Amino acid sequence: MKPVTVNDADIQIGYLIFEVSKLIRRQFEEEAKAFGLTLQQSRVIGFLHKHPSGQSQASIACAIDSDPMTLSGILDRLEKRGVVERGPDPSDSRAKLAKLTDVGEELFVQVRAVGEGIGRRLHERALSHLDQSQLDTLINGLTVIRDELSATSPDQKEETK
Amino acid sequence: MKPVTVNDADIQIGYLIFEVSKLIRRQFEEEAKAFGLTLQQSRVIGFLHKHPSGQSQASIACAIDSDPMTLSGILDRLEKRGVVERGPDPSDSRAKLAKLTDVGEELFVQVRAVGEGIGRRLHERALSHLDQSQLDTLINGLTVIRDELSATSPDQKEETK
DNA sequence: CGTATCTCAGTACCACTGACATGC
DNA sequence: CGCATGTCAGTGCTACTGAGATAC
Repeated sequence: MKPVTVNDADIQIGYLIFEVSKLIRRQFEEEAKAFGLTLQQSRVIGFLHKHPSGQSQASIACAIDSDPMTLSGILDRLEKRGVVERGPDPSDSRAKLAKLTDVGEELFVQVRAVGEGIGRRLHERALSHLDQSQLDTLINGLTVIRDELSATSPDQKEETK
Repeated sequence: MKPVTVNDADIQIGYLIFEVSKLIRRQFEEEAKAFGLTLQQSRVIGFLHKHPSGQSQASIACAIDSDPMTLSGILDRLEKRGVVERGPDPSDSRAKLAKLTDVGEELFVQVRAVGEGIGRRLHERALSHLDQSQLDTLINGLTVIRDELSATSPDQKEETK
């Protein structure tokens, strides 16, 4: 037995996270099927709700860890449904400011309920077996991994919270 | 401060896992770009390596948490590259047994190295700050979530736990 | 000048659905 | 018979790339 070698757990944790992520996405979109929203679209809606004055597409892409072209497609679909609208940025004529319409704000309320429902179920049926310090460890571990992997990618810094 | 209700952490943990998953996949495919393998393809290769006698597509799909049609496409690409080959199942003439070719076994060794490299970096630069019990908590928490979400396949609506 | 923002066009991968022929 | 296996055909979303127009 070596002291601090890489073991199976270190490798498998990647697959584990990948799997859980798929399950979460599937669960969310299953429950949000009535609205026809994907998880990424919902994240955009949630982000725009927190910024009613509008946000540039570049900053949205950064917020949901996407790229400008992918986000443009996401906004196309949301705009076609009347959920968001794109307007000019008065302070930068290259950029466009996207923001939620009234329909979008309504949709946000429903989508948030879906997210809360999953969060509640996760809490009651999976996370309730952990005490607070363990839950902190779980979240902290994931956060450390995220920050570590984010630092190696050609992305920007984050501004969570 | 409410007693034990759902807090932000319960909801945010889903997004957090989703984000970390994307980073892991991106990191992996970035490093595996020389082989042109996606993470899902690599998982198939890894699974087939552990079962040299061959596996039916249904069981592979189950192992990587995919569906038969998606997996068929993945195998198509791998077979076209000569990484896997599909043969008849002697015990079930409906099924096909997929297994790695010699080329596939060679590729597996290289792919495993990539996975180990990421695992090692994750360990050294992110997980080394956790002690063994904290690491166990992290993996255990994710496993519980996975098992809980996996169990909700047949029916989607259930109130009582 | 170099850089940033957004879009067009194209490619690839994966997910999901319904239907189907075949075999258990 | 009901059920499982794999595939065809089709749709949709995300990701990534390269190129380009415009503005900072």
